[in-house]
Amino acid sequence: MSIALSEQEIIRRESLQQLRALGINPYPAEEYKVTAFAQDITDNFATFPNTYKNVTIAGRIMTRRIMGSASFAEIQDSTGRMQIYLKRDDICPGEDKTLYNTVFKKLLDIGDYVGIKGYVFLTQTGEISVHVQELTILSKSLKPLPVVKRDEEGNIHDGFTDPEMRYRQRYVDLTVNPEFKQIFIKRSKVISAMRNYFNNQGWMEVETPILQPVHGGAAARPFGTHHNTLDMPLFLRIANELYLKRLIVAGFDGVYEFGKMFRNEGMDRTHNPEFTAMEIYVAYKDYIWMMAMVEECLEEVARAVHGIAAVQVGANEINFAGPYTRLTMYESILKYTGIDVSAMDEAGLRETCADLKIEVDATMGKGKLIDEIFSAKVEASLIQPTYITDYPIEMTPLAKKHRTKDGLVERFELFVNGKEIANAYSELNDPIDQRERLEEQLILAGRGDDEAMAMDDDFLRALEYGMPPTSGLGIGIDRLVMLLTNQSTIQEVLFFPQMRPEKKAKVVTADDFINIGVPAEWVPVLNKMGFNTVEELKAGNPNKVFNDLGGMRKKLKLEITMPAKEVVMAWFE
RNA sequence: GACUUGGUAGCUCAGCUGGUAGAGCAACUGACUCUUAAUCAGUGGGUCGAGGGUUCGAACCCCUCCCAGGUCACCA
Repeated sequence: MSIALSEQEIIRRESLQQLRALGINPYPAEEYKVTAFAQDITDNFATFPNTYKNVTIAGRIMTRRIMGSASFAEIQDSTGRMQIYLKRDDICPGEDKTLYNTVFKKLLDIGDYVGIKGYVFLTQTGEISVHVQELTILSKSLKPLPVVKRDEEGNIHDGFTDPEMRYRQRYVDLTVNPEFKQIFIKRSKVISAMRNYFNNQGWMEVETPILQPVHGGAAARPFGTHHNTLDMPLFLRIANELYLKRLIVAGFDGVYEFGKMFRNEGMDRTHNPEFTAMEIYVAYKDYIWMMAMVEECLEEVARAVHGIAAVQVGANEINFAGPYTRLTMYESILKYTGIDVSAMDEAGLRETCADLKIEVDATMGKGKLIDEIFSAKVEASLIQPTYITDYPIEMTPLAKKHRTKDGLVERFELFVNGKEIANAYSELNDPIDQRERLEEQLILAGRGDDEAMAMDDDFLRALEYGMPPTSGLGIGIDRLVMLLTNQSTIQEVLFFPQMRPEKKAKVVTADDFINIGVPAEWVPVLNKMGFNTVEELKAGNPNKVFNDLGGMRKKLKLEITMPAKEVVMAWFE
C-alpha cells in the first residue's frame, strides 16, 4: 500500500469518491465500442468528411484547455492524439450542467480514460477535432502523469527523460513519450519479417528447453536454479544450439527458434542478462550457402521495417542489400594493421600483441590471441555489412574444420556498424572430432579459462547416430533491432530492461502501529508526519502529536474520525 | 569491478563562498464559448536519495551506503 500520498494523489482519490457519489462508476465493466481512431481521422477526414459524422473514440485525456463553458482537450489512443471540443450546453442539454461543470471540469484529470461520441469538424484555426456529444468515463487515473509539452515546431519542453524512471515505469514512458512505441513496433516487424522469410522457405519454428541440466552451446556463466521434485540443479539456457542440432539429427531439414537466452554476466549498453536470440539450422547446407541466405533475409527485414534496404545508423547509412564484403579473419587483420598473422605461432602472436599494445594474459591460446587483435584493430572499422570468415579452430569447438585450410574452421560472423550481429558455421557433425574438441575445452577450463565450453554427453550420443551436413546461424535480435532503429543502448529496445530493485521506502509495517492501538487509517498520516517507526513516534511529544494529527486531518481534508485524546495518549505508554 | 556525473515539489530543472528551499509545467480557487506550450488573477505543495560526522547553523563540506547515466574493464 502506498504510504504518504502526495497532495495531487489525495485530490484524485477525493474526485473518485465524488464521482461515485454522483452515481458514476469510475471503472465500468461494459465493453465500450470504439468506431474510430485518432490516426485514421487525421489521415482521412479531409478526403472522406462524410464518414466521420458519428464517431466513437476512446483514450486518455492528455491536455485540457478550459474556457468557461467550452473546452478543448486532447485524447490519446493507441494510434495518436485527437483534439476534442466540449461545449457545456451540448453535453448537458437540460438544466443540469453537472456533467460539464463538475465531472469534466473538476473531477476528470489528465490521464483518465474516457470515451466520446461526436462528429468530426474543423476548428477555426483548421485543426481536425471531434465535437463531443456524449462523454463516458472509462477509467480514473489516481497518479498524475508527467505532462510533456510540445510546441508547434515539435520541440519538447517538460520531457519525461530520466532513464531510470523511463525504464522502471515503461508504461508511463510510452504513454507520455509515444514516439518510443515506434521502436517496439519495428522490433515486432523485424521478428515477424524474419519468421515469414523462414516459413516461406519451408523451415519450422520450434521450441527447445530453457531449463537445461547442462548449459552447453556457448561459453558464458549461467543462471542456476533447482527443481524440487527432481531434486536436481538446472540452468537457464545460455544457448539452444545443441538442442536444435538434436532436431536436425531427428530428421527435420530446417528448424529455427526465437527465444530468450540468459547469461549471468555484466550489464551495459549492449548486454542485458536475458536477451533474444534467433538460431536456425538447415540440413545439407554449408556456411557459404548461409552467407547468401543471410543477405537475402536481412534485406527483406530491412525493407519490412523501413521500406528500403538502406538504414541510417548514427552518421552512417548502412545498406543491407547483398552481397556483403567477405574477408577472412587473416585478411581483415592484414587489411587494417598491415600485419600477416596467418603463419605465426603463439609466441609470434604474443609479440605482435605487445607491439600493438594489446593486453593479453597467460591463459590465452593462439585463437584467443588472434581474436584479441581482431577485436582491438579491425572490428570497429566494419561499418557496412561484412562477413569475417575462417576462424582459428581453438576458439570454435562446434564448427567443422575448414575444407582446405589447416587450423581453421568454416565459420563466419557478420559485422555491421562495428558490431557482431550474426554468427554461423558449417556445423561439426563428426562425433569423434566433436568429442575431442570438447575435451580440449575441458583442458582450457582446467587452465583457468572460464569461458570454456562444457561437455554434453547426450549431444555427442546424438551426433554418433549421425547428423547430416548442416549449416547453422545465430542472430542477436536485440542488437539487430538496435541497428535497425538507430538506438545505441539495449535498454531502449527492451520493454523491461533488467534493473536493480527499487529501494523500498522504509515502510515499517503498519501492524507495528496498529499493535500499539493506532487505528489503521491513521498510520499513513503518522508516516506523512515523519514517524516511520513506533520508536520515533514514542520519542515525540504526545500533546504535539495529538494537535498535529488534527492539523493533518484538516490540511489533507481527511474524512476519518479523529481519535480521542486519551487514545492518542495511550500510544505513548 | 574501476573511474566519473547525477539524485531537490507529480515532471523538467535552478539553488553563488555553508545563513529563512525557488522557477516553469502539473494541482487547487476564480474569470473566460474556437483553444492548441491557451490566457489572466490568486493559492497550496518538499524526508533536498539514506545514514553518520564537522559546524552556532548543512541541499551545499567530510565519511559510509543505495540507485541511475556515461567511460573503461569483463563478457562472442
